[in-house]
Amino acid sequence: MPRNPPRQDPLPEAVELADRLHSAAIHLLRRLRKQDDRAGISAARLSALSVVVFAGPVTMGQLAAAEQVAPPTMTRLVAAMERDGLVERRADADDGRVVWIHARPKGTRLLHAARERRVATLATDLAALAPAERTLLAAAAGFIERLGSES
Amino acid sequence: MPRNPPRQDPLPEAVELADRLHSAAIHLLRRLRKQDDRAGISAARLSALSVVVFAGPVTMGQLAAAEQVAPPTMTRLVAAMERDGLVERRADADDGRVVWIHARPKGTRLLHAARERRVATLATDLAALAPAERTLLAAAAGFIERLGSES
DNA sequence: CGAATATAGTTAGCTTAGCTAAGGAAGAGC
DNA sequence: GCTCTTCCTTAGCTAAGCTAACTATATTCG
Repeated sequence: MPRNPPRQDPLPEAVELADRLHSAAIHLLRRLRKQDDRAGISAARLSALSVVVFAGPVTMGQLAAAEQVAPPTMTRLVAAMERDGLVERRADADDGRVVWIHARPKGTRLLHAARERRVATLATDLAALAPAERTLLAAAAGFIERLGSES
Repeated sequence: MPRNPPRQDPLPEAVELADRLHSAAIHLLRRLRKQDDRAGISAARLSALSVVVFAGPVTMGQLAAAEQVAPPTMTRLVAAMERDGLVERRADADDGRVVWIHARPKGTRLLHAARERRVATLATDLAALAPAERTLLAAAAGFIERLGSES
């Protein structure tokens, strides 16, 4: 069995933490997906849509980078959202290669509706936690996001 | 920030927290998936495998429930793991309908190897955090898991 | 006992998300 | 102008998730 990894021997505590975060993320997402499905949009699309809505018009490349996804994946996500009337594609005036993605009113509306719906279930659970625990979770989310953006 | 949570009218703060957890979970998983792919196993399989390894032999139904997944999904995950020699299916002696899933040595080995690999990347990032912050993340993982198991 | 029902898993068929490889089309450099 | 790069799309694959429908075994009950 693996005893001492030659490297800097990553704290056993970090191994367990990685496992728990992994498991927690999987289970949280499976749970949220069910709610988002009922809202009529998938988790991946909702995540991309929120970037479009909140970060204003963005190019396909920026959006793929923001979502840490390969370009073809974003092409498909945007195609689906466009078909559903949630976003709009516009050509760039100067550079014929780039495509700008704008949120349409329906997309903005749906994003907010989905937020409401997610919170309807999550908030009940979150309300069971002490305020300090919610604060803790918010901080944790921040750390996790920062981890993801490092690499 | 948090005043008195009156149940109804879900605190705007809870809405934002739900969003951030959602986004953080998506991005963390996308990140971890890449590492797990290199280890030769997907996130979903790894999660199921860890149940089999740590919670001893389990039936298909127990496994699907533990992973909060529909039975056919687990059938497919187990089929893949069996094909890869990670787990073994055994008939129940008394009840001809149930199937027990046992971990095979290769599966146990692979699980631990994947843990090592995940931590190799995550631990570097986690090491950049203060010990208190790691403690915070561990607590957060606990809360998130508890949320997931409530419904 | 035997028929009806309930339970455990599987098969079939669909949607979605992710990837790589390859290509088109527009810009940039020499 | 020709090459090279950049931005995005198309094509084609794997995998995870679902529901509906099926098989096979247990169980219940008339």
